Amino acid sequence: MTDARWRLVAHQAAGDTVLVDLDPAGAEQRRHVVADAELTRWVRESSPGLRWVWNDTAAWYPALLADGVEIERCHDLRLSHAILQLSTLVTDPAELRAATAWAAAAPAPAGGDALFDLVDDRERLPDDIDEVQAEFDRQRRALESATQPDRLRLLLAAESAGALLAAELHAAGLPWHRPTHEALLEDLLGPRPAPGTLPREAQRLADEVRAALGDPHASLDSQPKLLRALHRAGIAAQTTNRWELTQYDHPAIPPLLAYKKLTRLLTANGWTWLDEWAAAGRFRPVYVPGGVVTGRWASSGGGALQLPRLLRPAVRADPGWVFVVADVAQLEPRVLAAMSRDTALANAARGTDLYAGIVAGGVVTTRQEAKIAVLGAMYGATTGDSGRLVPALRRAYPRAMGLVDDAARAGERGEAVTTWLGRTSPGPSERWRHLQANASDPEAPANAAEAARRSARDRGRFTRNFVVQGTAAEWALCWLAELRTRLRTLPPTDSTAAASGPVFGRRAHLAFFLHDEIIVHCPERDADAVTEAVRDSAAAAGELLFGGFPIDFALDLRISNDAAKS
DNA sequence: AAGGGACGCGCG
DNA sequence: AAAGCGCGCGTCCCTT
Repeated sequence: MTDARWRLVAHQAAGDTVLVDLDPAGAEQRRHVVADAELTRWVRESSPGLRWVWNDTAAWYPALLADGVEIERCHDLRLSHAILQLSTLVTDPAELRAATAWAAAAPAPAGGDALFDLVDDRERLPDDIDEVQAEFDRQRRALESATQPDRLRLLLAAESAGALLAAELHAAGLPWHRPTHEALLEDLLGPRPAPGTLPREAQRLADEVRAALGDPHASLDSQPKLLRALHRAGIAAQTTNRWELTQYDHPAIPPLLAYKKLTRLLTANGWTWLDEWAAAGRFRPVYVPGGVVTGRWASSGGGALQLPRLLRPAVRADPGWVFVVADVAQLEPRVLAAMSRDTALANAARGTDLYAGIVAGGVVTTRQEAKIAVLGAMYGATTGDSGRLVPALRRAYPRAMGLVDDAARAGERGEAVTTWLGRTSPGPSERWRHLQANASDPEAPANAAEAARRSARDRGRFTRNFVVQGTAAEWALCWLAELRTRLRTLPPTDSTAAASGPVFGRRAHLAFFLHDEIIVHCPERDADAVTEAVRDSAAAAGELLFGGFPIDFALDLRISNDAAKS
């Protein structure tokens, strides 16, 4: 064993892996060259607290999980590079920005069996020990000179923990009850149709629409053709979106809306999806940590971020296991209250319903108004009900509103904005700068000034939302990282969830994450301990980010055999 | 034939 | 029941 703080790991030619141990001061202690196949044993035998440093978690970790070992902590150089080279908290980012090999776009995440097919296709990050060590040194120097090093260190640790968790979520999967999903499809659509044909109920509705339009050949699936068919029937719609169609009183409209709903279910989450994504009793979406500019996770394949509420009943715990399902009520306005130190908004957020708190403060009269106003404030609404209500919020919560208004103005000027922990927005595009420059050019066309103003306002709404959405994502990452650590302390059980694999089949594990919601799959006997861990982790995340500032992060928590929403 | 853009709709 | 952020995906349609 060793007292190393960090262990850098990289590939070397001829099937060997190089490990370099660094002491807490960053000095090299020792170096090992081991066969690739031996890495699992080195992971298993490493001391607690060691932080593994590698180029890309998505490239290393799935194979280790498949081998039955977990990593406790890591430092993901790719994700950290992306944060540091943009962050306004880094005083001198020049050498990081010059290391362009580390600026590779997010690789296609490798999931289990697809790992080896994908590796060849990906843009390869440096994976040579000297390059890995050089980049780690650059990142350490950037942190040491940063204006808020503690915040950035927390962000990088949370981002890296998220990268571990993303691989673990894929490996564990979300328990999926195929019979429930199939029964739901058959209820709504009829029996699974032969390939190339519509399910019974979709066909019935299509016939009904065509009869009502008096147009036996009307196309319902092509937007331009459908629009023309509607016009021929005297329906003067400009688009075919759901909201606009409901405005028209015509017998073709109700069956058309029902048809659209059913074909959506069929194409997005029908039998084909079930075969492809939830075949073996688990839904295994591919999570992409840091995939959204704000720091939210993205997903690739399976539509992880779009799991329709309708299908929630198919999320079913294994026998002897249950779910602990938790989501944060109004995460973004709570985060805004804390980062702006707005005690009035924090008071409204005390307890479980921030919107009720705003009503109780006499700012608006109904909960619905409060919700519309808050969303409008964070998204930059200027018209409609939402736009009308925002000024009341501006009077009641000047600090919170001042923060988002400042962010919007900075964005309109083309400046960058930064989240609480130091993630900075990307700069404006070349096209955007060109539009702004054009506006003051006397030779420019007459509409140039208007185009420039519009794009400036568009960017202002982006930066306004960036600081809030991005800081909320940071809170969520800290919540996840804290919870992941706590769950690891629960002892294994005899009750197995075999489809969750060698690592997670015998222990409580995270099974799903979506921005502000988590699902933990755990043995029944652990449900109370997990619930407590979820609560404690949320409190810890609030403390980590906002110290002593009095802000509640209210959780909606339930223990259930399925994940249906109330 | 492949690929990009627009649209619509699911999620937060 | 809306117009305002961030996504992914399936379909259609047009370009290369």
